[in-house]
Amino acid sequence: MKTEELKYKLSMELEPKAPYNFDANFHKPSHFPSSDNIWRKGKYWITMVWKGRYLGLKFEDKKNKIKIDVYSKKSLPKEFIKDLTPELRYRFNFDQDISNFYNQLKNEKPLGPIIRKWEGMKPIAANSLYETLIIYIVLQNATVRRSNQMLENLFNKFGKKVKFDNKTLSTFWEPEIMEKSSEEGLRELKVGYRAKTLINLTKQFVNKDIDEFKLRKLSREEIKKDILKLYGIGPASVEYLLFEDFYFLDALEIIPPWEQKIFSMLLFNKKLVPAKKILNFFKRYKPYEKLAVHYIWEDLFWKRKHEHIEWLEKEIRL
DNA sequence: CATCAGGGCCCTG
DNA sequence: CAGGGCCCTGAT
Repeated sequence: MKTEELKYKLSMELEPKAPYNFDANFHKPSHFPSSDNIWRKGKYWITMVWKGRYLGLKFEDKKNKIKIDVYSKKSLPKEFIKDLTPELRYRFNFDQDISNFYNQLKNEKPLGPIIRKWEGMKPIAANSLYETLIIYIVLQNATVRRSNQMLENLFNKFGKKVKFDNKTLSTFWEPEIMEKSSEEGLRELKVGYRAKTLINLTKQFVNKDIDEFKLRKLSREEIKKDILKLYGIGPASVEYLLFEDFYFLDALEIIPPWEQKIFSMLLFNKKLVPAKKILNFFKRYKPYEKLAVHYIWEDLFWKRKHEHIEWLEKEIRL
């Protein structure tokens, strides 16, 4: 595949609402790595497909501000940037105020120290709704290695490779591109029965059955209802989506089996406790149940970077 | 070699 | 509302 050089660069500085934890927001160690982004301490590169253009973004931590370089193939019109800026603020959650969470729970027993350690950590969407749903579909009923392989196969078939700031990264694609593909064509990419799901879901986006920007203005229950209409998206995916893409911090309703095992060990030091018991544990953090889960979860995976946690390694099936 | 489950969801009865 | 089937892969 031909690599596209993104030669034009435009820089800006934006100020996220403090406290904003750059590294804990741009990098989520529990997520599996993918070739559309790279994180290094204080720096982050990711590709973005926005209004028909393939962009490279570089973010740099400048204390209270974040420097953003937008790379593109051709120079970008003013209007384009004017439009892109609020989208970046949304995707990287620059404006959500979570100070009440900190104030309410900074001295709570198991959670306090973790909150103080990761102050300013928030959910981050990073991708468009369509892209996020693609990721969720490859996650379903698969181990991490296979999810990763499926996503890379999709990148290679439908996305591009772009080079900017000496990094070559994959991009996602617009739904119109995948729509032209057939179910059989997708099966060659080893996505298995998800081929049908990907096609159906993509068609729903091409037909504009769903509008991510309208959804952002709706209530949790309204979003849930609309998203569940999408083919291949069920309760487990919605549960993740409400937090990761729409930033609802409360209403924890589902603990997937994999998380159940890990929280059983982490919170109760037992092999497997009922999901109900774990859900009950998190009720004490109302109305920040999901954010509390996020802090405990990511803290564990940050630890894993430099510490071998035997029981955890067994649960992370590659 | 066979069998099974893995960060679910759809469809059927 | 419960349960079978689904692609593919690696573990057992």
